[in-house]
Amino acid sequence: MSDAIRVVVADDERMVRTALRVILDAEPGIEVVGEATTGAEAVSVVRDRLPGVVLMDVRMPGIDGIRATEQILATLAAPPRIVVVTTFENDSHVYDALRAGAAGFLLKRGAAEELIQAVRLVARSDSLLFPAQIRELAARHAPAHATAHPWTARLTEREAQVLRLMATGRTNAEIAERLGVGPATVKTHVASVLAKTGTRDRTQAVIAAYESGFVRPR
Amino acid sequence: MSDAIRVVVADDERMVRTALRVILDAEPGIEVVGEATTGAEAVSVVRDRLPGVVLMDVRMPGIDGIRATEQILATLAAPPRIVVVTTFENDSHVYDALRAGAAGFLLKRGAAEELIQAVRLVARSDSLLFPAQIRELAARHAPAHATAHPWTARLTEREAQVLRLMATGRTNAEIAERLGVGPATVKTHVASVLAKTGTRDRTQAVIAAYESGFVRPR
DNA sequence: CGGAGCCTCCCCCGCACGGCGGAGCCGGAT
DNA sequence: ATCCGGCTCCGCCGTGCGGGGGAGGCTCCG
Repeated sequence: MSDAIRVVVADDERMVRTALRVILDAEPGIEVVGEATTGAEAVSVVRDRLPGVVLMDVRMPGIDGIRATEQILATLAAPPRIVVVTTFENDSHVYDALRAGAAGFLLKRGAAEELIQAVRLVARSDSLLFPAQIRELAARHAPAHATAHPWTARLTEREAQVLRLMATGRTNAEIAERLGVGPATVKTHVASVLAKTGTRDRTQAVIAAYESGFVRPR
Repeated sequence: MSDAIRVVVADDERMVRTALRVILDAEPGIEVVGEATTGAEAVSVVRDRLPGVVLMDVRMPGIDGIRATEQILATLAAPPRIVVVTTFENDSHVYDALRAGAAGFLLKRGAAEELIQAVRLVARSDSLLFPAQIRELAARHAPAHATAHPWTARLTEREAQVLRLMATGRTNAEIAERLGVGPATVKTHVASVLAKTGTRDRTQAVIAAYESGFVRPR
């Protein structure tokens, strides 16, 4: 497959880099095309390989991940989506990175599955990345305007309705009937939901809905 | 649709009968073909209408649900599946009914969705009915040999494996690869899972897995 | 006024999925 | 010795689904 998602991994720790590479390379449709160990190296590698996604450690010697993010976004015509990777739950640097234009962030201890979903998500859509991990972080860090759920900010109201109905096991036709619209419309919304959640079919979308807390078992 | 599931409702309370009828009649593929208000009437109505499923109240004037169940199962060549309906959580009569050959039981306060699933389940397979409600009951009534999950007793080991993999969003082909068997085999197992869980597609099966606690959000 | 975002709906296409029926193999129970 | 349940596969077939486009109408906002 030539249209695989091209990923560059930037982290000063070798173990982390290889871990990320192994996980992502094992995944069809994702290809790690470069590694970097410093912020400066990250910038040049990205310029060189022109990836779709960059996994960027916040803490690196020399130029750190935040400044590297800034430079990449500022100097490339079609910049990749940058996902910040961090070890700590509430690393204030993460917010700096997000402010600098990062598409989202991940905890290093997160499940491989989430990493993959995250990469797929940022690669496909231009919505912010909000994997399940963000909840624990958001809960203790920004209890102020904590919105209901990770995606709801990015899923439109209609899309959220559709996802909720998908999570009750309904077919597109049934959802259409329920919402009083045509089946084609539902298909469109479903496609948007899949893109924004980084999933490939309705089953995965429903799983993501459960895993993220968007819907809960009764 | 001529092959709808034919249901007979037996309960002495009119409200209950109509509630069940309304819920079930609204559901495509399910048809309420008779009602009874006593155990004796239940037996004759069932003999007359030959339903696939009987919803039987345990407490009815005259012959109660348990004896009606016994008689139906004893005297019909191809007896319907009998689901006992009760108001109380730990009604010891329920166990009598199960011993008499009932296919499962439901709490009257249960969700409409569960009723429907229950009817579909018993109609399609010959496995015992174990909707989500049973857990609360099983928990406090028979803490002894309380098995892990409602269905696991009825799903074979292989089927449970397949369901777990379905709940990770995998396709049949991926499950096959993972298990080291052919795709056709996985299809067979999936079909069994759908039948036993009373679901019509993999998405619904995964939802049921979450709702029953068979799998849990992390 | 003119975009941008959202909702609505259309086409075509390929495929995974699920229903149906059949089959062989094996081990344990009767 | 027979039967049954579980696991393994095979076809065929219809269709729901998802990907790829495009298109018109709406509101909101600069």
